[in-house]
Amino acid sequence: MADVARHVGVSKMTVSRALAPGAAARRADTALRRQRVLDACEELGYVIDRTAGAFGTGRSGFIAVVIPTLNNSNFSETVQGLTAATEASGLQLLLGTTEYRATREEPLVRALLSRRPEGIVLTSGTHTPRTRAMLQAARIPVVETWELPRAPIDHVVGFSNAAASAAVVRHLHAQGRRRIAFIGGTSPLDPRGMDRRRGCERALKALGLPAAVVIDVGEPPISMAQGALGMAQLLELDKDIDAALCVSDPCAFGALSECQRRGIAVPQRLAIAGFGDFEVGRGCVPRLTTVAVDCAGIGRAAGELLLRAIASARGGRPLTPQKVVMPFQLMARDST
Amino acid sequence: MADVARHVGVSKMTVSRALAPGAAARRADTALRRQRVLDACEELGYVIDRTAGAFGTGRSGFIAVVIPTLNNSNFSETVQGLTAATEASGLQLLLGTTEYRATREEPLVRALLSRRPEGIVLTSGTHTPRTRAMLQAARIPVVETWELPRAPIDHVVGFSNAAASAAVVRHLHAQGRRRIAFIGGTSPLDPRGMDRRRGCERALKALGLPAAVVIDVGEPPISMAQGALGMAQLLELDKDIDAALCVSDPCAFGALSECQRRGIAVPQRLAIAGFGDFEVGRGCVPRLTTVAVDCAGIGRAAGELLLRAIASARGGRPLTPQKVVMPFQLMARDST
DNA sequence: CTGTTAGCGCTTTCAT
DNA sequence: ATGAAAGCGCTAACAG
Repeated sequence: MADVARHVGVSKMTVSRALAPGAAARRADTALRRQRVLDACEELGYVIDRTAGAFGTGRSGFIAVVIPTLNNSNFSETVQGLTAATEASGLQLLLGTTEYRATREEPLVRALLSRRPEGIVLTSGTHTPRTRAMLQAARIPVVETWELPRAPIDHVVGFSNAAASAAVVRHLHAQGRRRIAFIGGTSPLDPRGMDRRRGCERALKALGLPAAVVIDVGEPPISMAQGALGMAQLLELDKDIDAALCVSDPCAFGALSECQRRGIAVPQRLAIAGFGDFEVGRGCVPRLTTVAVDCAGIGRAAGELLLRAIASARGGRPLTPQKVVMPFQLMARDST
Repeated sequence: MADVARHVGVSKMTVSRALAPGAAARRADTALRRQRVLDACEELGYVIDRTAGAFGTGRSGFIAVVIPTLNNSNFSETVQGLTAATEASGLQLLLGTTEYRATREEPLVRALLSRRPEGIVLTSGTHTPRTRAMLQAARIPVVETWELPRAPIDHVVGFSNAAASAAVVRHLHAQGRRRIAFIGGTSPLDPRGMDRRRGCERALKALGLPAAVVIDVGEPPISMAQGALGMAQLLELDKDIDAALCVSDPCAFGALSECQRRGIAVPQRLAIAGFGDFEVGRGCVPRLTTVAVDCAGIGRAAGELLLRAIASARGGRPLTPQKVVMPFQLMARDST
């Protein structure tokens, strides 16, 4: 920066100000000088060092984000929504994935916090006590998403996975289905999947239907192949099953494909429903009944909330914990 | 850190050393003291501030990564491979997406470089002159991936998209197909897609087949819906078409589904091939012929190469530019 | 509007 | 093995 300043014939501070966000729209001569500074930066190949700026001001300009995996369009869309909501603010996302392993969250959160993010977004409402303690000690706004935790750490932007899958069960019931199975994981590593299963079981009970056959296809992430295997198991186990609710659309698509390979008519003989409104479920034949979650909307809402919370925190008084309940929508389509 | 030091009764330096990576395996009394430091950190809720450490040492501990979009499992797997290769080193990924917009690359690279990453991975070999200049001025190792650029900036880990799609065309020819179409984007925003189309066209010419009907379905990212539309257009345009090569598996899956909706038998009447070996192509019925790219392997190779290059750069003499050509594999399956 | 000064919290270096 | 001191490059605060 000193080099650039010398090159233009001004002080470092003038360069710093010219490069600061919102440095446009000044008096004409100042604007001209600013352009000279920018030109000099380009000529000298100088890019401002935010590493130093962040350290000096105590404001890192980072928002930390924890998601289970990148390889799931529900979560990547949430990240896209977060990016969209925050990019104008100059804050950058610092992304980390747990790959659905509970033991990874704590070191990941520690690694993220070591970069002194100004806020953090979690895709979960389930954490170890140490993780909670770390997050609380960090004294930054926290947003938990994709669930509605009973005891939120701070803010929440989520929905009830159980209520959503219950809605699917009621839809299946309304379509005349009576023997309804659940295919998915039953692992605490995926609390959202667990919630969906519980919602299914409760709804069946409430409707006076027999308890679901639950097919546990293993650990998350649940693949299409696991969905196919799950369907194969289900057909062994119960010949009279007439509907299967799957933990996610990829799982449901795998199950559907297995039916196609076996010549089982969907939805005539067997109805299949998924969860999450993934692209594959909109494109396949028959199209999958599912629950549409506004993934990008969760990201945007979390981002906007976090920006407000960060601004409040900078102003000295933290934003009182907010709880944003996002809508979900049953998408009744051809597979049921 | 001073608080922790006081709490344990040692100096800041002792705390710093206890918290440094590779601080394990010391003499017993030291190890004990180290444990006391760690306990104090937990008790006080202290997490080390890498913001200051990075600034002080001039080593940010970041690797910057630029990908077109998160919402594509090919790229997210590459990121997973990168993570796997680099996580033991203590370097963290700083991820940015261009969303396939050429104008976004330059500000994104600038934003990433402002965090002083120690290396950068790009998912592209096509850049504006200013972007190239910035990258060169940053004097850090650069790895371009997913292509084989003619004039690499530094290192390359990629493969020939054209050669890969040519292999698919030869496969279709060997299966007796003669009128072969290409469905995909023809936008410079997706140089890999363009390369695939060119490879297809050249292979047809080399085989003495008629030029491909090229269906341009618009800007990337190419969705399943666009693939379906593309197939609809293709069937309007040329009733005698007997094969369609799609720019990616999602596009091919959309095309396949459109055929299913129209009662067009795949592969009997029309063969369909995709690209990228996405999960959907392995799971659908019929399974899609495609080109398997080792996405995670590209990420791992890029990560390992970058670690070597960073180590060399720290040692003072940069690693001479490497070019790693990754294999691809034709996966002949049911759709052809 | 521009310039000067001080200081952010670590780690490197050097001394003990 | 531990401690003391210096310094990384920027920006907040204040002065001109």
